[in-house]
Amino acid sequence: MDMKRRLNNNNNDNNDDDMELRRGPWTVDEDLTLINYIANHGEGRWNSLARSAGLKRTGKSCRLRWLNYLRPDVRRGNITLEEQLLILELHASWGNRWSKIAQYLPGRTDNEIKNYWRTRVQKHAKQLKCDVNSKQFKDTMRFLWMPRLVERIQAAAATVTTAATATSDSPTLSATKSVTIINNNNTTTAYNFDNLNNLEVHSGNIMNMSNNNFGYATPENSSTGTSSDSFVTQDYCNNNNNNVHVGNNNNNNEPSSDYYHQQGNNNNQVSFMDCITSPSSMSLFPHQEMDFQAMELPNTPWINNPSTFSNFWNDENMLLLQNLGCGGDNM
DNA sequence: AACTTGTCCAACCGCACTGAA
DNA sequence: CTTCAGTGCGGTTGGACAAGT
Repeated sequence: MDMKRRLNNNNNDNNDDDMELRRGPWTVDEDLTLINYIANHGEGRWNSLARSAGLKRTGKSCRLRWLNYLRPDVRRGNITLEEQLLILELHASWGNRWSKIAQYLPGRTDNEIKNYWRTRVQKHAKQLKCDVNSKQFKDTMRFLWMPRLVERIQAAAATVTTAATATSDSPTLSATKSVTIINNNNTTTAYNFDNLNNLEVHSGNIMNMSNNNFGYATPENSSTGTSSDSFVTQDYCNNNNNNVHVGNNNNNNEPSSDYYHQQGNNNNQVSFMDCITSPSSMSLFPHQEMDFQAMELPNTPWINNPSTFSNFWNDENMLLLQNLGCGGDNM
């Protein structure tokens, strides 16, 4: 590959002027070297790690390679509908804070989410002649895009149910899985998956956080948050209720590291986010896993398929867009 | 078949922040 | 207080590949 050979202007990375640093794509040998070294010595101290491991790479490059690609818990493959929905919601709250958004999509890297946003979302904004940060486009996402995502999730869930029923080894899910989004206007939007994997959407007051909810709060409406990045700090991770929280339970306003661990072990219930994001939990629901992947196949195209995505912007939607002030020349 | 255009995403850069010396 | 190495983050680039002409 004829990768560019840019001069390294970053002082922090010129840790060895005499050693020619490699750039560009990583080789299999380099990957193995890095993996083995981290397996034996752990990660961190990336510059010294790179030297000690004998890698002719900057520490920064090693860190990036590890975090974005080699880490065992990196989840690869298409962004699922649920993840798309979550990305849209979280981006509405935080904007381009990719690393923060990525914290709530286990296995996904900030780079991956960023790429998704740039290649999918911004593209559609461009098609609509909207600025991606404009109120018009945000309204479009909220009133058109996200509801349609929910519809598709619901439709796919129905497919799951049908398919599962048709087989003898249908899953015996009993856990109600839900995501509760706390909006900026002190309301909540709950996406509930019932026992039959039907999805219901409820709007309500911020205080109506119920059991089995997967909740997070935006800084503006978090009663206990202490900074602009704060989350609901009450512990939704009470296993007795199978709650899952993406908010933290500390004062650092960072999510709990165990937020996607299996909840409610006493009855084998698994959180919704486990179902959709945790590779380890995928195996518990093989049917769901299969169908979440199938959502991204051409038979259910939407965002991933530009040719059919255009169908989404039908006359009705375009009329609504115009009413919202988007889709025309009003940038 | 050849060329062009579009999409995806790994990898890079610059900057900001943090903590140790 | 200042300096600096280490780290993390967001923005950008460009190669590989697919789709279209």
